[in-house]
This record gives sequence, structure tokens and C-alpha cells, in this order.
Amino acid sequence: MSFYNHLKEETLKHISSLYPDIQDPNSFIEIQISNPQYGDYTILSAMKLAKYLKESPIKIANKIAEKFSDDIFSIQVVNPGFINISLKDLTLQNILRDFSIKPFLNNRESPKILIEYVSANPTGPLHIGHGRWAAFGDSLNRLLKDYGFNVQTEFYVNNYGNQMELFTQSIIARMKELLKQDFVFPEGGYLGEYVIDIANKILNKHPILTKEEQNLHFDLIKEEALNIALNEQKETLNNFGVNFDSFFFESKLHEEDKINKIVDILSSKNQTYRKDGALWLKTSDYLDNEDRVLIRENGLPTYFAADIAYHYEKFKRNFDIYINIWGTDHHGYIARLKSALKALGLPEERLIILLGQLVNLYRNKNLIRMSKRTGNMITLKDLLDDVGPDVLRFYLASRSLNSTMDFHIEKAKEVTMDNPLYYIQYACARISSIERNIAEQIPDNIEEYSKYIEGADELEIIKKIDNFDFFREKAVRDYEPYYLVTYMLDLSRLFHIYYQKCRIINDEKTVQWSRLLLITKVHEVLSKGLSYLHIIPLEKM
RNA sequence: GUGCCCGUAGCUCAGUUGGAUAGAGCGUUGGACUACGAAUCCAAAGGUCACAGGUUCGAAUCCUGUCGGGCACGCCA
Repeated sequence: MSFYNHLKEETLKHISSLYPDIQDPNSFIEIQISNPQYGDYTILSAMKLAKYLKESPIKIANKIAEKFSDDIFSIQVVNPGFINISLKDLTLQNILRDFSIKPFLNNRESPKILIEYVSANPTGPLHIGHGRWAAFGDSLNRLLKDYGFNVQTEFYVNNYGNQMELFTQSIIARMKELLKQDFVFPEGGYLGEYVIDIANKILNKHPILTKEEQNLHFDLIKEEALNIALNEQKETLNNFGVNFDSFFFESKLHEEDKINKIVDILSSKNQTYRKDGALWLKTSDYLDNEDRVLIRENGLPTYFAADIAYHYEKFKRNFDIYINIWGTDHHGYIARLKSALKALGLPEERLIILLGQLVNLYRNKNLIRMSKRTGNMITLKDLLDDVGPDVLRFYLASRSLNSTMDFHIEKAKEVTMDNPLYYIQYACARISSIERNIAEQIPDNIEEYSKYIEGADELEIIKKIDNFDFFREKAVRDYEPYYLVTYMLDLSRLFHIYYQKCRIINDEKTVQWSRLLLITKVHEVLSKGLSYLHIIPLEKM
């Protein structure tokens, strides 16, 4: 266990015994990494407790501090109620000796989480926005799993409705064009080049369509179009290191009559009414600012109705938490969906919708405006071919989901600190290189050499290694994998500084093995961090 | 107009569920390879945390307002 987690447990124990009346002592556990001049970790709990207990924070801090009987660190209470912890050198050596990365929830119950993400319309190729959800969702998945959650991932396929019809009509028009027949391109249809490719593929697969009237085979063409578009999306995602446990087809909800059922349930709960020939859901009784249509005047259900049915089915699967990753352009949709879940009596608080801001794509300093309709776009596949999956994933996952990001294609291809993945990779490559260069047999008990570590730079690195659990916990708490990216850059920096100053390969073997142990642990942590991004550390560059 | 997000160094961004003296990289200027990989390191310069109030032991962080930018406001999906 990291010292950080040890300190958390001890603090909890002491607060519980000092204040047995507090119902949720966990909510008062707050530990941060200190400003170096004050120590290594700082416990902020006394000041949180002071507000709650209406007692002087410094008194509380002193009481907590007295409870700590460990002699493995020094402890100091400072106004207005900071409890500063400074680790002794021997403790740091032991942290290095014992360090390993383990799931935090190892021996506890593992909550089940379903993450739904990407969920693009199967009407064309993925673009960089989908890439962002893919990179983020997959990293979140890997991070939560590593922490100990039981995670499954899902892609919701919107293969039903007007967009799919329009897509099919666009393909049929292109097929007719290829056959030199008269055709009318549908209004608002899909103009992208890829539609012609798909038309060609379908014609090659089904030569009979060249003779027959294509409209008679509308459903067949739609089915083929869906398969081609979806498989291309899957292939792109796979090349991006992103795979899903399940694909849920919207059409299934229609085929199995789930939508009518959900509408009936809502009606039976007196949550609907008729107006202007349509059936409305009383979402404004809950979180929404107006009511929404479930069944249109023409008798067809809305996308919203299908989405309610989808989430109703989702909730039947008994996960503890449902995470949806949506683009910010769907933010207006949250209130109505959560309202519908409330109307159904479902625990909507289990549905966590993470909104991602959009990505602006630049080439040669020009913003590229993309539109699937006009076909003016750079696809995710193009970017993967151009800059490669590692750089793309690193970049897309290295910023908060909540900040709009600019992606400059030229800069992503440069190998500079504008492209910090290489800074981390260079640290990994240097460590691998040293491992290759050490000719002797590495001793089995290399952990025991931790006691020869004593340089300030080295102890600094051990502290940073111990911080891994702190940042992982924070990333899990906020659903923000990028915290680990910032952490990896910091750790890499400490390594590069150290590397510059100290030789690892050394005639003095106790020094050599202790230093090798240290950088091996750095390597382990960096590898773990990169694994969340599905990036393999380089042994050579 | 209404709702959501954002505004930190010339640029791109960090900044600990509010915590101690706001930090990195790029770019600029100067320096370090006869030692494990110089894709590195060291140093300098660079700030009214958009602006104005408020909350409290403490605000870049929370609240209110103003200004600026992005997105969304369909019986499309």
C-alpha cells in the first residue's frame, strides 16, 4: 500500500475514535500533497471538522496529531489547523522497497459501472469529436477497471429513423448515378464521397441491383449500408485501441415493441397527455422547462421515446452507475431524459452524464469546419493514418473533458515539447536503455538495495511515486483520466533531472542497484499511466 | 432572448471536492555533451488569475452582476 493510502486510513481511524458521533467520518478525510516547504502530505480535516463541530480548528488538529503514534514521519500542526506530515528517509526507502500498484477496491465490493460512449449515427465515418469521446471513454474504462470497479462498455447504434432513411436514399441516388440512370438526390441528403464508395460496394455485392429498381430493395440496401458504415467505424475504433463489450441497436427497441410499452407505462402513470395530435410527456413536472413529444402527430415515436426505452432497458441490467459520455451539443437533452427516468420512478441519480466540449481541428493554422452533410471533413481514420494512434490518443486524453481543445495537425506530427508524449516516452526509452546496458545479472533481492537511496533527488522521486495513488484516486473521483497525464509529465521531469545529475551504472554496486531499483519503479508507474491511454512505452526511439 | 461551458504569462495549458509565496511547456535570451541516449538539463525574462462586488480564518477556485468567446435551444437523430 502507498503511504498516501496508509495515511488516509490512519486519519479515518483517529477521527472516528475522537468523534464517534460523526456519521460519515469519511467525508472529513481530506489530504493533499503539501507545498514542499511544509512537508510531504497535509491533512486538512481539522479545518473541515471545525466548521461542523464549531470548535477551534487548531485544537482539533492537535487532538488528531496526538493520535498518530507512528515514528515513521514527523508531524507538525500549524495555524489555522494544518497537520503537516514529513516522511523520514528510512520511510521513503521502505516505500520504494514495497511499492507496487494494486487496485484500490481489491478487497471491497466492486460496484458495477456501464459506460456508454461514442454512439455515433451509422451514417458515415467518425470524426475527431468521436475520437475524443473514444479516447476519453476508453481511458476512463481502463482507469476505473484498474481501480477495481467492474466496468462494461457499450455503443448505442442509432440505426433507426429519418437520418437512416435519408442516408439510404442518398446511397440509392448514388447507385443510380453509377448505373447512369435518372436520379434525384434527396434534399438534405449525405453528400460525402464515402456515400459513393458505399454505393459501389453494395452494387458489387448485389449485382442484381444493377438491373432491378433499387427502391424495391430499400430495406436490403439500408441493411447493407448500416453494416458497411458500422464496420468501418468499428475498424477505425479498433485501430485506435478502442473496443466495446456490447453494441445496442436502436432498431431492436422498435422490433421488440419496447417503445410502445414504455409509452404505455408512462401513460398508465398519468405522465402523458394529448395535444395537437401528438402524445406529450410531462417532463416539466420534473427537471425540464417544457414538455416533450413522445409520439408524433404522424403516429411515429420520437428519438426521445426510443431513448427512454433504451435507458429503461439499461436500468434493468442492474448496474450501480451508468455513465453516458455526450458532446456538449446534447446538453439540452439531459433535463428531459432525467425527467423521463424520474417519471418512471427510476433512480436517475445513477445516470451520470459527462459532457465533453468540442475539438477544433486546424491544418496550417486554418480552422477546418466539418459537415457530414456537405461531405467536407477530415475523418478520424485520416488522422490516425496521418499522426498515428498514440499521439492522437495522448493529445485527446490529456485535457479535461470540460475544456474546448484545439488540435493542430502539423504540431501533432512534430517531435517537440508541443507534443509531450515524447517527453514521457523518452524517459521510458532511457530507462530501457540502461537496463539493456547493465551487463551483470540483476540481483533477485534488488528491493533490499532501497536502503542505499539517500540523495535528495532520489527521495523526491520516491515521494512522487507514492503520489500515484493520490492522483489515481482523484482521477477516479472526478472521472478525469487526464490528471494522470499531468502526473506522468511531472514524474518524467523528475527522472530527466535525476538522469542528468546521477549515473545509474556505477562501479559501486550498492549504488547501482539502488538507483536501478528506483528508475525501475518509475518505469512501472509510467507504464501503468500509459496503459490507461492504451500506449505502449517505447524501449527505443 | 433563455440555458450550459469557458476566460490564468506572447501562445498552449496545469493549479489538490476553497488551503500556505499562482506553476509547466512552447516561443525569446544566455549556458551545459572526452560518462548510462542532448528528443535532455540549467538560468533569465514574462501575471491586475477578463472586470466589479460579495461569502470566510483563507478565493484563480464558491455566489451575484458586467464584458468577451463557444455550444444548444425541432413532432431531426
